[in-house]
Amino acid sequence: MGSSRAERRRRSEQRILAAARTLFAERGFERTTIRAVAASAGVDPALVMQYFGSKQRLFERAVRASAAPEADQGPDDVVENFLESLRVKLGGLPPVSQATLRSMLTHPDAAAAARSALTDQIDRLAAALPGDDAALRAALATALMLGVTLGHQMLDLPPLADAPPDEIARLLRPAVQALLTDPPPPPDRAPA
Amino acid sequence: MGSSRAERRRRSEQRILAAARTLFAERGFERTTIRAVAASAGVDPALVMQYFGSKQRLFERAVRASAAPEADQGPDDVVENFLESLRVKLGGLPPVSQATLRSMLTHPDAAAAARSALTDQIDRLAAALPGDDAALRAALATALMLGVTLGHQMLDLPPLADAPPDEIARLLRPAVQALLTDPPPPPDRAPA
DNA sequence: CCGTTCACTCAACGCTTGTTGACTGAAATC
DNA sequence: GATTTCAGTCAACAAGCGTTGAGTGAACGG
Repeated sequence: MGSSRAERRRRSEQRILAAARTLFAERGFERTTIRAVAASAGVDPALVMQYFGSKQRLFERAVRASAAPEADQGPDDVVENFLESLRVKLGGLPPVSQATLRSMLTHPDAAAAARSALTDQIDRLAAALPGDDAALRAALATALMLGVTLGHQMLDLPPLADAPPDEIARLLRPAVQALLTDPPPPPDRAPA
Repeated sequence: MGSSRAERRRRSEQRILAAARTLFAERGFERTTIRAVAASAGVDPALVMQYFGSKQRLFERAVRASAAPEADQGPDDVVENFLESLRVKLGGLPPVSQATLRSMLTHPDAAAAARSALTDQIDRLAAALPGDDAALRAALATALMLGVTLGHQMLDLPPLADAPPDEIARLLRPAVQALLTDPPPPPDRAPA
């Protein structure tokens, strides 16, 4: 077993990051203490500071995406890609994503991270859509995905929390289809 | 001007509650301090404690809905009611709702309050829907509403934040229609 | 084998927080 | 008008937090 100085260091750093991700995902930024992270990683709180500088920077590192921007190119059309992506998320989010979602409403950095991730998905989606309001439609679809994921994974909304991902995707398919690929709806009924 | 003891007390309590709602809505539970609430209400921190007992109970009181369960009965059908309700929310949420949403992912009580409010809406919606999976469809529509509201009001998702509520409702109509009132979609394509 | 480096710990700091008890002065009661 | 009541303040406490600097011992390089 390698116990060189460099390896020990790398392993400790990794254990701290894993512990931080788990705790940030479960409790959010504010309720997670450096002391708790250190305890969960089996090290001294001071070591966390020495490695990451501050709680802030620990969070940034813990939340930094693993740079695997989910290769979404399937042979299927946009709708099926979208539904598949949703199914995956409903199957279980990685701690990194959970941590971002958990704190996005109360911590500025998490909000920025969430905004960036969601904007990325909106842009990717919009690129595959026709029409002038492609961007807005993509944003709405992404918001739908966000709401369903939150209701299913973090809020445990009764009928949603227990529903199997496949059934959710099935019920959602016509709506997603209508939102993404159907011809633009007529303007609002509000004659001047 | 009435300055009886009872009236002064009532007014102070109300000022504290209003300040608390605003701050809870802006910063969430953890980042809001009793001291900040007191300062914003122009009173001593100790008074807040004397009136509400604890930060916890202040939050519960501040978040307690005003018991106006939004009379949703219009002459229109379910879809238009839903879209109208969404439009209203996009026009601006009351501080009480904002405070609940803001902390629902990081504070257990806020999570419970949000779950309760969302479940209420799901039930009301499901009651107006036909079919076996009415509850699940209602939950999905509510999740959609939640996601769009969050993206629009709290996360400022670029294309969504600036879009007028009417246009959002317009683009969403076909999708909502498909989700709520169209015949049930066929089972997933996954032939054994 | 000796000196340096560095992962890691220990004990403490300064600060903010929620919370409390003693106090003050004006309104209420008689 | 004396006494009680109560809205509101003041000063302080205990606890927990992020953070720091000095110290220790084993791995490293010569």
